[in-house]
Amino acid sequence: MNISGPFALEARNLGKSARTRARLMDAAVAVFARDGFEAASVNEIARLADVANGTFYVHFKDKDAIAADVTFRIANDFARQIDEAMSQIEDAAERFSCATRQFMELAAAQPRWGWALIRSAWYAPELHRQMESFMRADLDRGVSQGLFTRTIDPFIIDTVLSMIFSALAARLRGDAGEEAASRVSELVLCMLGYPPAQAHAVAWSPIVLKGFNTQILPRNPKPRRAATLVI
Amino acid sequence: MNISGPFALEARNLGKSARTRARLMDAAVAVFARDGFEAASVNEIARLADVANGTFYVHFKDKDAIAADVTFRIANDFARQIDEAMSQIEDAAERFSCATRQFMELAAAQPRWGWALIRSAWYAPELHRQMESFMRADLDRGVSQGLFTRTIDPFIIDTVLSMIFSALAARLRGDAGEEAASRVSELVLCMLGYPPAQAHAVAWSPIVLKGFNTQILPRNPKPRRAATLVI
DNA sequence: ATCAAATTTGGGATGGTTGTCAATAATGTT
DNA sequence: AACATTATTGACAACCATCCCAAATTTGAT
Repeated sequence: MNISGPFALEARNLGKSARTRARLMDAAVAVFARDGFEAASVNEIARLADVANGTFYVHFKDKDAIAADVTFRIANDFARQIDEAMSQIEDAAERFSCATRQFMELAAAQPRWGWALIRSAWYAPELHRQMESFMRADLDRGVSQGLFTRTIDPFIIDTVLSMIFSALAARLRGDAGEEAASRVSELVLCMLGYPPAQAHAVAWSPIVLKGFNTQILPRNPKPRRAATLVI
Repeated sequence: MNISGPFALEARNLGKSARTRARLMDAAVAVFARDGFEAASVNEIARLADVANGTFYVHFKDKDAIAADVTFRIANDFARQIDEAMSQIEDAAERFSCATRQFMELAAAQPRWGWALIRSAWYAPELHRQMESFMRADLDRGVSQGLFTRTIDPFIIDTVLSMIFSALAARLRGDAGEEAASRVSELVLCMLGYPPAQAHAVAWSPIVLKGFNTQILPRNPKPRRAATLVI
């Protein structure tokens, strides 16, 4: 087996260790996405990454460690790209709709990452909280802008998140197409007390969705060796 | 260990085999709810049921078989009790709200069953479809009664289901109290285009919630043996 | 009480998983 | 080319799950 994905791509100019680590992370994403977190096995991850099982333990303490690393980086990466796409938008309803649509576009472009997020959102409360606080900003803004009549609290945020994940799953399964993101945006906006006609307009207005971008982090031009200490 | 739950109660007058089977099913519910379906082990189920591990395989082919049996019976049982509680209600919005609230009440009374449903809804598409068709009836009725302006399709139904499950999970985790059911009902009704003021009224109107009832199926008065064929 | 059928038992073969470690290979420096 | 450092390997121990089956036990009819 031989899997290579965004992490490997991003690490292709780094040292051998970093490349192997990246291959393991791509493989982990694939396995989590395919089998779910609980059923995933370290052996299978190593097999997909084309390394001996012992190599896994050189790079990660155990399955939890690689899962934490992987989901943290995926979530951060998505958040960064979404923020970027929304930087000019002031209106909270537009921001929400844009974020949702951009999120689903990214996940659809990298279905494995999408599935991994969905599957691990259940087991990683941290990840859940991270996404909640990300969304909360725009929802609160909508209330202070007088757009949403409904009070925002953890229950609502949880509900909205579950709707978005459900739509994402439908999209990734192939049960829904590109329109899924607009549909769920519209539904959420209505639910929050935004006027239905405007909700429709905002959720379906054409926006520029940026495709998936793996050239993320500033790359070190040279692989690092252990520092040579000069006295 | 020694677990006994609704299945055992229901089977207490049946033959030994049926009682053992019922104990295994109660134990399976407990283990699925606690560890999740994937992580659950047959050994653990047998241990909780106080039977030797071999006994498990006398009653069920494997883990999937007991899971299918258990979730099917839970879902059926819930559906039956919900239908019963709603038999007099005509208004679709009220029916929906009542069903949702009754569902969550049942699950809250038997958290293990609730968790088992939540966990297996992910892995058992059959169960998912069963619940979808159950809900679809009232949603469609709402459209023909002119109460909901939004067209009902699989995407909407999926979304509504995910909202209900999310609220149920919050309730079972303890993050939300009894109000969770009314809140999610109200949100869904708004989302479907039901007027917000009425949605609030319907979702929060006091209704009679029936508690959990284990006296479900007509019980055979006597344990059955192999039929004695009289000619 | 006796017997045959039904039921349960628990040991064990098989296979898969985790995590470790000494040996081996690859890599960059001098 | 020789060397020190870094990275990878793969066999292995310890464990646990699944599933089978021959033996033991329980059950209800007679």
